[in-house]
Amino acid sequence: MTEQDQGLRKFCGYNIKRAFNVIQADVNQTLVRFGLRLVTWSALSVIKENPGLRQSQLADILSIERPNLVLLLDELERADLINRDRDSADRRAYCLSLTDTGEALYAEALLAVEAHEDRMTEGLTAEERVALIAMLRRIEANGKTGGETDGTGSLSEA
Amino acid sequence: MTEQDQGLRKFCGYNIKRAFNVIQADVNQTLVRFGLRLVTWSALSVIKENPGLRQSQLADILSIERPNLVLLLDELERADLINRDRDSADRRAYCLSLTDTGEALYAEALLAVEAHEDRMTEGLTAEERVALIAMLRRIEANGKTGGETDGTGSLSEA
DNA sequence: AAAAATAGGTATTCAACATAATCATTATGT
DNA sequence: ACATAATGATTATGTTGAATACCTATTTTT
Repeated sequence: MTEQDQGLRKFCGYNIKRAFNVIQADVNQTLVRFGLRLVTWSALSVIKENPGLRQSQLADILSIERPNLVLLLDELERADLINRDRDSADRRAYCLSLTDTGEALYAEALLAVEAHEDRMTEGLTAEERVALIAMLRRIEANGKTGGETDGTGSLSEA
Repeated sequence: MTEQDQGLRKFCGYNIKRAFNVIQADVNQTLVRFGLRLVTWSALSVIKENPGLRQSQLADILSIERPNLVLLLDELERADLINRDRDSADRRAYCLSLTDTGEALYAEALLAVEAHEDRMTEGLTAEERVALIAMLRRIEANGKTGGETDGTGSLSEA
């Protein structure tokens, strides 16, 4: 059976899109039993690593618009996974942190996500995974800089 | 400046998502002057390579739901880029093909997309790009098979 | 104190995507 | 041949994610 999308398969973008669709479906299915989605789980991860974080900072890190983040945090707060504590120094701002429940759920979900990751990257060596991530980050950086070269050259020299 | 999403950066899924966001923004900006989007351009590519294709087949190839494809093709037909010819053997079905205008626009857009691809993969060698695509396809396949092993092992042995 | 900037939130819009039901045509079974 | 099922395309409808504009409270600047 000859491939019917040969012309598209040469492009990284097309393959990235398709791989992402598959990963997103799998990770969301993995997380549904924790009441989480990819984006809410990502938020928990960043909050865990940066206790005291503000909402606008979290939005920047995750590349989410602030208004959309509000609803997402409402959801996490309702589930008693995060605290929104007023910053005593700046009473406009909230300091985000995980509740004990949030810590516990995150730890559990992390195991499930790691299993998901192993499933998705089955057949790749550890070195290949590292190389894959490095290349993806390079692409991300290329997009953000508008494409000008930074002179660092190929990733393969690492 | 220490990274604030370290815990997520280990995961292919997170990096793929971010790389894809950047690529999609860039490719759509590339295509807007042709009146195309990533998905409409993909459709043109597949139709070009498979003249006479049916709508349901195109939907399967691109993993688009049939009803959504209808509107997409309406758009391409209105722009006089594709033909929907009734199949003489099965009068329920349409045979899709590019018009001359469609061929010409596709050829032009292809150059722009190739330039986009070069921009996004700047800093990667040709070998790295091949390896990247192979790994992405492996991930896609892992997702679709539900994760069972096929025994082909690492891609690096190629 | 007045003006500008910032943190968070509300309301609304828009587009992408999926589901269910419909119509015409073709295939199948008796 | 005729009733039934299946298929290709379509319509109508609903759900969701993400973007925009706007608002309030607080802080900063002057």
